[in-house]
Amino acid sequence: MKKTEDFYEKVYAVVRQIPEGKVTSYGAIAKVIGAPKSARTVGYAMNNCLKNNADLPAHRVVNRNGVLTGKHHFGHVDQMQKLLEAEGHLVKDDEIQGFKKVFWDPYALY
DNA sequence: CGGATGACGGGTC
DNA sequence: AGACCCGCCATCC
Repeated sequence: MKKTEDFYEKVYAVVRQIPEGKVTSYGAIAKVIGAPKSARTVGYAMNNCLKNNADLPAHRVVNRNGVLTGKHHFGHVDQMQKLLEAEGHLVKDDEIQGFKKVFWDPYALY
């Protein structure tokens, strides 16, 4: 499935570009890689990256509300939040405070 | 092959 | 603001 691999590759490529201290959303990534309606699949790709042992700053990727929807996939439910706080973010109730301010639009690459 | 699932998003009420 | 529903797409059963 070259198509699928290409999809994952693009997702990983974008995630790797996320600057430290910034975050983005699954939907934004999906849009940039040419699959604006596949945000859900982006999340699936991220889940797949776990077993791929890909070294991605996945904690910088949240949903459109700035909520840490995927924190349960970081081993410990507080791991994602800790990583974000370590980068200067303020996470309250699984939600990144000032999400819009720290949001990084991957479209900036183009 | 049909239905269910999920780290989502947008729209509606 | 919050709950709800529907569409998307890869994968699993």
